[in-house]
Amino acid sequence: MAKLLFLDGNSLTYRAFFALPTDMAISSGQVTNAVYGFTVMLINLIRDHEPDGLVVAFDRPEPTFRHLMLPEYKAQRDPTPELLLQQFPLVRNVLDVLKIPAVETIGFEADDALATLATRAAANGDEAVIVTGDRDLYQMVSDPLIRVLYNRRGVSDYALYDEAGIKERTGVTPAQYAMYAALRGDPSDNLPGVPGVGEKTAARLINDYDDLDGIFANVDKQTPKLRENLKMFEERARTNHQAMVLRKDAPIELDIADLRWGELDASAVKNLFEELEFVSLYERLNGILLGRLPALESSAKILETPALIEENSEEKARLFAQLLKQKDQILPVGWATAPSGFLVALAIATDTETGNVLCLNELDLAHADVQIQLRRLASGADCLIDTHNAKGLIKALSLMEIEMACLRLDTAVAAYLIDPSGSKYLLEEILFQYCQIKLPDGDLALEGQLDFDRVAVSVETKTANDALCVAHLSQVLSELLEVKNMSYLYEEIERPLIGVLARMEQIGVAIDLPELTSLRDRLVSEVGRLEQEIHEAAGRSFNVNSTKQLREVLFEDLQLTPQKKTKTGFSTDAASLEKIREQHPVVEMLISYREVEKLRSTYGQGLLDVVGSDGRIHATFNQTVARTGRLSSEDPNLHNIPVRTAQGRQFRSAFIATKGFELLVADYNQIELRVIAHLSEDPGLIDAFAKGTDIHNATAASVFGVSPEDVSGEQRSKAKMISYGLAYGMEAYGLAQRLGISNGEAAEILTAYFLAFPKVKSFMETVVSETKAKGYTETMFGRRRPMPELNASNFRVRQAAERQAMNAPIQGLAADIFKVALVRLDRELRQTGAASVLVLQVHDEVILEVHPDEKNQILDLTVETMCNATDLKVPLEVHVSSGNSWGVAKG
DNA sequence: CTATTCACG
DNA sequence: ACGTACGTGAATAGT
Repeated sequence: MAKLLFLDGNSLTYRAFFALPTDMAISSGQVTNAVYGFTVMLINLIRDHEPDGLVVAFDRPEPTFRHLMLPEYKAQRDPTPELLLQQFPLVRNVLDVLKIPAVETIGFEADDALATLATRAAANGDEAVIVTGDRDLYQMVSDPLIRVLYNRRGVSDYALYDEAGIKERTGVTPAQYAMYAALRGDPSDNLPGVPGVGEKTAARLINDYDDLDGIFANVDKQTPKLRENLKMFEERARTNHQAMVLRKDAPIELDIADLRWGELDASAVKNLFEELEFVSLYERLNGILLGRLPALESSAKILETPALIEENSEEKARLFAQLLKQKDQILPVGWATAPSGFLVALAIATDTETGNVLCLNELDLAHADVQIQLRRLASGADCLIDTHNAKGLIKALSLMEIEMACLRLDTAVAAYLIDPSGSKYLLEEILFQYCQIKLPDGDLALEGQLDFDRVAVSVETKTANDALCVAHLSQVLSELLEVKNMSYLYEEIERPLIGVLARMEQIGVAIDLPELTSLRDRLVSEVGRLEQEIHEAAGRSFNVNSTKQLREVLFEDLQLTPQKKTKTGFSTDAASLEKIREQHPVVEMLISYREVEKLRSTYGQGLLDVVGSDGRIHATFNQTVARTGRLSSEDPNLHNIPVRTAQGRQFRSAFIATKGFELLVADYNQIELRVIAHLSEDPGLIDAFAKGTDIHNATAASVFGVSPEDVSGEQRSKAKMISYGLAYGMEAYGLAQRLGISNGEAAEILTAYFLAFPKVKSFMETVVSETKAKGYTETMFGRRRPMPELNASNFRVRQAAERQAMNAPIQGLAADIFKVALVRLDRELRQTGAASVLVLQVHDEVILEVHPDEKNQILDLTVETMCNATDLKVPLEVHVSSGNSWGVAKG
């Protein structure tokens, strides 16, 4: 007995086409998304089901017996897209080289071919699995040897149905399925059924009366409307039924024995996959074939091996000087630092063709002559440099008291701006992406900072390699920035920002260690106390931090009411706990425990662990992570220091100013809402901001139809939630959840909001449609975010993309404005020789260490710079406060 | 390495 | 019928 797969080639290729973006194409321009998706499915099916053989059935263009029976059959359907049609021959090519038989029969559909073949296989005692996205095949499962693997959507979402599965899914048995479809009709085949009969009614009728004769003999027992419809459409239902039943006698010559997989022509497989540029698929296929295919030669070029100029330090300094003398050159630079941040190598590619690189190692860099040239280079007076992740180099030079003013292109930042959806912008990866060049040695770690234990090559070789990579990328990336009109964004905002962030990281923020330690200690004991209480209340001891164990306690031991589900079971998150807090005293304790434990671990212990030997925290501010253009902070994340609860807010008291200084905190007031007002040009919103009134109060007045002075606290906070929710594309359901009201009430509130601010709604709609047309969102400053998933066929994916498309221009413009302010503020501070410095930024808030002597002047400068960062249709407003710590900073 | 939870704007 | 607010980073448990 063999296991055989029977694939519905048309339906699977169709699914693949709509699951994947049509911008997937090979160099000839041929779109390959459907071939690719089908091949993925094929390979995964072979891997997961290990069949002894398989066959793929296709439709023929000629009309079938069904078209003759039913004039409207498949008539009104959208025509198959040209882009999909042209891919079918390629699908056949894939099957050919894999020696997988394909069948098609004039006058019959793929379904009938599958039914015929699966029936023969079952008669032969073989196990048959029919793989399809077409439910008509459900009727084949009446044979215990035949099952259907139904493709629900995409290329990887399947459900395997046996007879019981079909019954559960549809309410009728496979043998009854044709009747069921006949009554209900099939919109995808443009086959009308009986009006008023949907899935539920069809199943009920069949279960009550067994067959069509039974149903039509008993029409009088139905409700009047249904009775009339059944009478009127009896003929249609009976014809439908005849057509829906699959034919098991299609004239197919293929014998079941022929399905066994034959020997592969390894080089034919390789050639086709190479031609289709399915490199990773080829590797996966080879994986399941246990490596029987020859290695795939990559079409990519290989980066030349760097030719290091071997000279003594003095001679290198001379060559360095010569390089600089050729004024206005762009020098591609690689660099490496020790974990301490000190520069240990600096490489300049002098000739990309030959791979010549002048590489200065640690010893060279210490030489006085080299130092002189290094300072000249950094000054930017002679030449400019391109490099990858310049922030590290800026910091390294700063440790040598050298200010770097020579940066032209940062290849990481440029790649991020061109497409911020990428993951890490590793030099190696973008070199391949933009230049189709691979590194000779695949396992070179190409980070700026070296892990000396892991790098197989010398620091010099690696650094020289980096310089060559940058040399190749420079022109491509510069041109891309240019053609995408992103030069201003790069040159005026992002590039100067690199240095600002470098300085903020290097300066760090001072921590009150005794304060933070005692805070942590208090939290540790509180957590211990709560944990014990919880164990007592629960009647047993368990790991409260384990959601798995907590689930058992809450929903099994204590039988509390589960609220929502996660992938692994019932959720125990804060919203769910909140809903069951009345049910058992332990729930309240858990809510407290969660809060305190979060503070203890992430903030108490977490922050203590990263305080440097200088008593300061030096976070890393990422400029190439957030897809919207925001910055992010890590090691530690200083963007999420608690503020919303009193207990959490205590941590802010541990962030202090250097002795003799004060902290100045300045934040934009409702910048995102102001951005919405500007972009939508909604008169109501603009007017509210222009008057300088409390915007949430004004919104509440408009939405709830009361006068501003009568707005209750509750109404104001609801208005606030609506305003922000809307910036994220929130729907009634989400609003209802957050406000604890019914869906209906939430819908009414949303309607009222959009009635009060109609242009906000039209703005959101315009953004989505324009983004769909352009393929990306764009801010005033030219920041882009590609949005390919707006055209996804998967409803959920597409909806998520629509929300992102609404949010990206808002969050993105707010980020642009904030960055402009940061850059200008830093520039002013440095140019005026102020003693005050920037130490932190949190999305719309900057924190400076100010010297008391300059406090008033810096305060004015900060407010002015932030308010004037750009000109919107509404004023920008900034709130400032100061104090000894972040916590007590007061206006 | 993934899932869950939760802190911030 | 489905799932439901965008964008981050960190701690913890468990496979």
